[in-house]
Amino acid sequence: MHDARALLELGGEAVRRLARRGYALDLAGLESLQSRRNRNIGAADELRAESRRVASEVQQAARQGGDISKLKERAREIKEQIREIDLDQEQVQEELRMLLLSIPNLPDDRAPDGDSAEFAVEVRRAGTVPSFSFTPKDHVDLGEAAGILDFARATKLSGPRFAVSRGPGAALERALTRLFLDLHTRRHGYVEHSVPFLVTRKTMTGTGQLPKFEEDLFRTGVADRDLFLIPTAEVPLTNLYADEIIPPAELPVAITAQTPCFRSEAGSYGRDTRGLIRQHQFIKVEMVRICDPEDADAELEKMIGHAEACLRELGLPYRVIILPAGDTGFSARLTYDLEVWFPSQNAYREISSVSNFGTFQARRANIRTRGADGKPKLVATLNGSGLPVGRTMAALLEQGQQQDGSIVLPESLVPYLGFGRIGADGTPEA
RNA sequence: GGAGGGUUCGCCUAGUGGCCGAGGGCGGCGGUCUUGAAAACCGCUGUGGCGAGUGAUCGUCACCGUGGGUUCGAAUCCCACACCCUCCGCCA
Repeated sequence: MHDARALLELGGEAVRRLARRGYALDLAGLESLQSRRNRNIGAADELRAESRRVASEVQQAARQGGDISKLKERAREIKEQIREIDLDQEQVQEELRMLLLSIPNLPDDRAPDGDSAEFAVEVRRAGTVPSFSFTPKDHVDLGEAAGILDFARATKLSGPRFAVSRGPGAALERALTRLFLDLHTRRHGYVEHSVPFLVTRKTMTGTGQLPKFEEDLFRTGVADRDLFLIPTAEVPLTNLYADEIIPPAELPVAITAQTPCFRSEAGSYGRDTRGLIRQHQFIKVEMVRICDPEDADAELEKMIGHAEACLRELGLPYRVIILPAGDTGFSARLTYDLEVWFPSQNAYREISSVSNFGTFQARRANIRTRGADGKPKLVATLNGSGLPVGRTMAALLEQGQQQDGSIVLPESLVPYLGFGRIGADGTPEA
């Protein structure tokens, strides 16, 4: 969410910057709401002060046995006036809030113009793209042939866009989860959390999923409760600090969690329908950092490094890009994507998104710290995938495939798996 | 799901219509005393919004779980809701 005043101060500049992401800001509408709100505050404050004065005059007059009917009359008038202002204020606040909640974050100047992948700016490439002496299969064919992935039965259970993994496949998911968590907690200094997968509407609003993107979420409405399945651990992790003031000494906060993620993927049917790439449910390790806004850029760089470390550890070739302004998520100022190489597609595909949200989420969720003057001020929030398990597994299977259908896995996973290779028939092999 | 009890300024607690933004204890901070520490004693000590000032700070408004109501006036009375606790039922 934006601060109305800050947005108005930017004026035409805000309009221009939001236009970069295809949002048309109604500056005049915002301005009139804001000034109506400020007028109301001033008027109501004065009336309340007078109301208190009158009340104490009544008391005094009553004690001295004077006539209090005139004072009571005046008090009643004041009350009526306050009621009117409050009523109007309620309306203004709600309109203003809904407007502000629906305005996306201002894009960072470093995000290029444009609204699709072709406008992305490549920052760097790392790792060696493998060459195969045969035509590489995709992870679905590999996994199904080896019996470690079962999409047909998953569909039987839950419909399309779900997966079952089996034997070494399931073990691989578990191993990846542990490897990522170990990297982040032992090497990168994050504190692991275990968090709820169902959260309230307020929590979803704090990180920006609501009110605009309700159709992207799965929702439960049982037993008089209205809860949403989290689409990412970003939601519970960031909102841990909602309505709190974090002591400056505790910054930066660096937290991580492994959770299932649930996404309706409404409107995306027909895209990436095959395999583990786009699922209604997948496991992901998420990193969240909360810091002083001054440090956000440096913190973002750190977190990109932490996501890259996951890929490096697995020997997966990847590239880093900056998303164009029009492609950046609603709440983010600046997003770097990590894209991993998929041999079957002969292309880099998104595997991690690392974003700086500035104070946008902090204002929604009311997360603050204290400035040098001791006064409360908003923090900056950042988050990044590190990494989604399904997509990583897909990349690993394709990357490690041999001509005979067996799959060689990276050394770093052997301690977790107890094997380093999956035979063509799905048998784990040392 | 049923029956009770509770929610006050970091913690514990007092407070049933105005003298209560709110008393006491603990904790914290400062001081006296002491070679030092402890004890004792004295003083200070809730939070947030907005506004002013380079600043220590000052002004102002709000806040006794939340939202409504009654009243000239509500921590206090009424209604609804949320959360916590205890017991019963059910349950991984």
